[in-house]
Amino acid sequence: MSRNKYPEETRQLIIDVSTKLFMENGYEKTSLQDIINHLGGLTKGAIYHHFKSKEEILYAVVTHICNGNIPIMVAIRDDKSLTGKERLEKMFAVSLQNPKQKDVFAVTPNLLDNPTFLSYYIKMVVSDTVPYYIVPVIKAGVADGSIKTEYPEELSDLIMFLSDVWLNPLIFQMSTEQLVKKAKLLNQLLHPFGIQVLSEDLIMRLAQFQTFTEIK
Amino acid sequence: MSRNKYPEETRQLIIDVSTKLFMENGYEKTSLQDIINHLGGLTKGAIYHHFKSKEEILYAVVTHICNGNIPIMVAIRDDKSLTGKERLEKMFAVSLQNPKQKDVFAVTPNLLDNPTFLSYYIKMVVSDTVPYYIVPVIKAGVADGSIKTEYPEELSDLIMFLSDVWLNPLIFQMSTEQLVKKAKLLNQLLHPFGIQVLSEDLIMRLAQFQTFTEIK
DNA sequence: GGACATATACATACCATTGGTATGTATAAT
DNA sequence: ATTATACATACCAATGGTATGTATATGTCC
Repeated sequence: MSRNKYPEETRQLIIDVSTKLFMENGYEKTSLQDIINHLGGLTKGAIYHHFKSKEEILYAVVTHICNGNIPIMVAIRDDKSLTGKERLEKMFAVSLQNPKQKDVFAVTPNLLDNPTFLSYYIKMVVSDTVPYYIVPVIKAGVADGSIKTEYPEELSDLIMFLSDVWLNPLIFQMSTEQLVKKAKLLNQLLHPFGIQVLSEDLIMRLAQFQTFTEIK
Repeated sequence: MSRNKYPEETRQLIIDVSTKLFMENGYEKTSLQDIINHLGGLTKGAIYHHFKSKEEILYAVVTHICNGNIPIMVAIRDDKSLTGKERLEKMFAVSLQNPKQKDVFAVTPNLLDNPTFLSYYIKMVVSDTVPYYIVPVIKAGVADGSIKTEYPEELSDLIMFLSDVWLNPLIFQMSTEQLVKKAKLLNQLLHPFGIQVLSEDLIMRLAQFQTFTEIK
């Protein structure tokens, strides 16, 4: 293959192929050769032209995944017509409505068996999602009285961590009933702060996704 | 080196050396050669006689770490003179009093940069610590009325996860004040269930450990 | 707009290191 | 004396990474 007029396409191809392989087979168990084999003629030279290491590919992959929802999240975050509490709840509703989620759930094995990927994901959530999307909304909620806490930053951290990690069937496999129990417990926990991130409806939706991952 | 009369010593040496290297430099960044170099004359043959893979060494390492507290934990778990709530709180107190902790804190960098190690650790906590130590105590607490919840298993999971992962300065670096805030928030969260795993005293102690890890 | 120079987008060839294995050997146990 | 164990030694393919080569796109000057 000779050089591409639009190198961004090549870069994106590498990211897409790597995303699939990293998610399905794990980061460690995916070799550069595996990636090359799915690149349709491109070679290692192409990869190392666009990325300086295998880890940098992973960084790009996780970034790409997390950036998918950004425009919507920004819109919700800055929607002054809603209270902080309402914005937070809408964020959770939207991220669970994302139709792509379904495919992801179907092919991804336990992320605890994909530790490097999981670590990068958690780092991204902690350093990006929490400060840029959750904290502002929680603080808005505190200001408008819809959320009650003395520790808005820490509460943001906690909510994101519980919902995105602890309650994540991709990380901890569990039966549907266990997932529902966890979700209800989470609701109980957050009730004193005025927050209910997971409505009955959302719990049902989550349970549906989860069915793909369930161990029978 | 010729064969050892007490092969268990050799096995333990490999575990000890690997523990140090895995914790200080990370699992991925520690090569078998690194381990061999610290074995004082033993070679790869010794390693592969006692362990069938590098990952099995990690498994042994994490198991060894987690098994350190077992006798005490069993004693607390089965101490009928205490309520469930009291037993749970004592477990946390004891595990934070463990003097070894201090050394660990001093040399271990962020565990999120040691993802395979962290994953094994979390798996061990979820599959061992929670069902064998936390769940029985929480259930005892529900039975004796000292703890109130409809979801004892899920609450056990949650408590262990929050205190051992979310609040762990080895996993998430944070300032001392942030750690204190997180701990107080955790107390607020668990208050409706009748639980206070971290007393003011314990928070102070935790903060002390944390000083070693703190980013200045 | 055509010619030339440069920068870019790859391909190719090569490398040390890695985790792992097959086999050999000396010593402890029986 | 025989066997089983606890190692040592020698070897392997595959891995992530690099150095270098080459063709094409792009910018520039006239």
